[in-house]
Amino acid sequence: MARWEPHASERLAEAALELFAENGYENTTVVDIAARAGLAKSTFFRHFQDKRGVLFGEDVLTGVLRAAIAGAPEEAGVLEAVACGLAALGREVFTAERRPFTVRRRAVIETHADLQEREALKGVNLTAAVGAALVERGAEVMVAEVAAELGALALKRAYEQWCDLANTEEFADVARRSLDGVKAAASAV
Amino acid sequence: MARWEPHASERLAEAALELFAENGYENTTVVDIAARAGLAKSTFFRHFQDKRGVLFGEDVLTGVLRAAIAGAPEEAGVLEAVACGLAALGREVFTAERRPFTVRRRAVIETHADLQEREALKGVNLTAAVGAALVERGAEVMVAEVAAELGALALKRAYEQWCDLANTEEFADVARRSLDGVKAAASAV
DNA sequence: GCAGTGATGGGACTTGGTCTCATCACTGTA
DNA sequence: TACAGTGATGAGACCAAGTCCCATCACTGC
Repeated sequence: MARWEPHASERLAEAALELFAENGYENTTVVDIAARAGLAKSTFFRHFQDKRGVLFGEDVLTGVLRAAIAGAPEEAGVLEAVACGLAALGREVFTAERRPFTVRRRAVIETHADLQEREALKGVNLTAAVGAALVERGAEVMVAEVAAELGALALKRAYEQWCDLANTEEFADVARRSLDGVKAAASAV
Repeated sequence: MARWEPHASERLAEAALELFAENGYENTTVVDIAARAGLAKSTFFRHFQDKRGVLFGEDVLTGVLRAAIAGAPEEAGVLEAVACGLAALGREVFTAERRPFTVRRRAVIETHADLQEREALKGVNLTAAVGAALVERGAEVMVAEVAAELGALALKRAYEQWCDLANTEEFADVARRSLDGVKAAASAV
């Protein structure tokens, strides 16, 4: 095996994504993944916490959202601050370059409950972080939590649309439209 | 071992809850749980899908919520229908009788990410079911999803308050107040 | 040329989870 | 009373996930 080739984590993630798509998540062992990446099982667990972790690398979403919300104009309301966060995600995470990877990753996650569980917890934690960031901007706790929840819904819908095969729009545009829709629905409730 | 004693599932769940509280989730093996319940490992997995499943028996929440929302008065708005659902939970699930068990269960879940993941996915699915139930009542999809999200937030907060040691109120009252608070915050967003 | 550093390989080990087969208690029937 | 059928259980083999330890390798600086 070729030791010391760089980007072990990326190779493992790519191998995992391929094998999950080819044979399914359940029928793919960690040894399989490591082998395709030219590495050993023990090395896999040095790079990722567990088998699922290979699809959930560093949590970059939270940091981007927190920073963008903290940096939103002072006069912006809570939902406007959330909109800044979503726009930042479009610039730094959900870029056209990363779209193919994101689409493949999402397709795999939809095939297995274990992966959906982790995704769900990530979503819950992300929403909590957004709420906390809004509170730090001076919003009332309850208002912040509601805004965070509405933002999470908008993000979820935007993410799904953006991953849709037919989609050609940039994430920021999809997200802006999604958030406006959620806002309108919220005032109709 | 005493075979054929009844209520195997309940005995396993009780044993698990005790052991998780005594030694922690990680330090408790399925064999330990089965042994305390006077059963074998293979029997454990006949009653529960996996180790985590012992804390997440039958999903009764979804059914109760769906039924209550479907049975809400026709003239009730979406949030009022959600309120009917929360009240039903107070009557059929979060009863005074079950409170001790629920409190202990919640305390254990908070100690381990694996359990939180499952809880998070259950929450996501529950929210989706509420949204679908509201759509079936005739609500617009977007409005239904927003109402479901707000209801989920209210439920989460009510659940936490109700589980609080100092609490003596009935769940329905806590939930009603929680939902009103969420509603007020939503109109302030 | 040599020691230090850090990533890797390899294998032993525990536990979660699946599967199969034998065993036991209870039931209905003759 | 005897006996076959049914369903839950016990026991154990087996595989994969995940942990741990130690030897090994490539690279760096001296």
